[in-house]
Amino acid sequence: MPELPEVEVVRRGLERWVSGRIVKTVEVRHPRAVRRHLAGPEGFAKALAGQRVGEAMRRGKYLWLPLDDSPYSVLAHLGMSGQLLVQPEDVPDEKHLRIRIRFEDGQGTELRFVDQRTFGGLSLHETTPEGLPDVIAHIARDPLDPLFDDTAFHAALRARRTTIKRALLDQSLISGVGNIYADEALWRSKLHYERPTGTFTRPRTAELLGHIRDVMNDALAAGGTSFDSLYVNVNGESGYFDRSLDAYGREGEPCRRCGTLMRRRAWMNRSSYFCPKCQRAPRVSS
DNA sequence: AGATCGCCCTGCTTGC
DNA sequence: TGCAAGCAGGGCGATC
Repeated sequence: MPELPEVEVVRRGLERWVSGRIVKTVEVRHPRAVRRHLAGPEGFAKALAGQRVGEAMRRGKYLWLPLDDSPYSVLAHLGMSGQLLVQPEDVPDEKHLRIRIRFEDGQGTELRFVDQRTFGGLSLHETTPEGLPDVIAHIARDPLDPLFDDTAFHAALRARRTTIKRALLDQSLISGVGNIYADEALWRSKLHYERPTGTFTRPRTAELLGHIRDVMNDALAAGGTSFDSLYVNVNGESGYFDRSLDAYGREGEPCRRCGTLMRRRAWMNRSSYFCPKCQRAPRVSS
């Protein structure tokens, strides 16, 4: 599934290959792919036709394209399996092609939204004065955003009565951290996923944020640089899926730090992977 | 209002 | 061999 670094690569691809172009026609092949667009598939297609695409933006795992001379933006979320592809028009349709956007210029390429599991989608929303689609106004800045406020995050963490992994996945506190990178950052920080947020000191929060940024920047460095091809491809050539993980998916394998066998626990309809020695469970149960 | 949890979806893997 | 259950999980909305 695309994590924040992959989404950032997609943003760069959209910026390079889609921004500035004028939409000719939109073909919605699966209504669920535009389910967040209240006016429906036909309304989506009609509203987008003729519009010029502006600068590609991202917050967390959300992408959006403001439309020039329009109060609206195209919002995109890749969900679990979504891809945005810039394809030559004569390339055969992908099996899970959900939306096709053609352009008026003679570049010979079109934008395709392909999504096997249809957790993702596109939609049109009003752009707020802050410059983001209104429906994601509640999404916090992500840790790679220069305006992310570390001090405010620490204060918010302390104020919550919850545990750290829940907080990391709470998009109103910090965005763009998914299940995989949460486990990776917690492993690097030697923190158990159920540690209460109220126990976090300023240095501990700072160290955790540093590890989150390291995990993301490592992935960006591994896959973000090679991307300068025609294709805006989440699952393709970027090499992200070769990323080396220290915690996620490593149940029964030795901890890369101490050799203790890694464990997996069912957690919130998901899994948490951790080293039982490096990441001690909190002593006090609330 | 903060916290929790069920649900959406499909393809691959596992188990009987 | 075949079918069913399990699993993956971001984000939203209902509920307390």
